[in-house]
Amino acid sequence: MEPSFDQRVYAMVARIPMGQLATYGQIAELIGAWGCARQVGWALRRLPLPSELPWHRVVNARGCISLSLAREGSDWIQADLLRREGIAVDAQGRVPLAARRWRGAATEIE
DNA sequence: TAGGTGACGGACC
DNA sequence: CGGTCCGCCACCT
Repeated sequence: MEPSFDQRVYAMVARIPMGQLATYGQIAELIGAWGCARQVGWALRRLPLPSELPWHRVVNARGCISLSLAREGSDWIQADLLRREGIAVDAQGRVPLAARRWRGAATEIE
């Protein structure tokens, strides 16, 4: 059985270490779907909450939480979960991406 | 079927 | 720093 796109996204997001951050585009690239960052966003949108998955560690390439009314509060929840991991989130949803970027994936993948 | 939309990204100004 | 534009691709009218 070939894992679905969503399953591959979830499997990769599950590998993000506590206290570290990844971007949508980074996840897409790691599962062999370069340029499909939007699809990663769709996959996370389909994720039922609450979830065991560390989905909150995924932010956009601009280094901030994607704030959207359509998320009905899940963006606010994301900020809360990140702060609980010791990651600073300012009023505009910005996070220290460069300093906490997840960089171990390339060596973990085969 | 066609066109608008979005939890994106990069180039540009 | 912030704002705009365009390419991208799956979803939803």
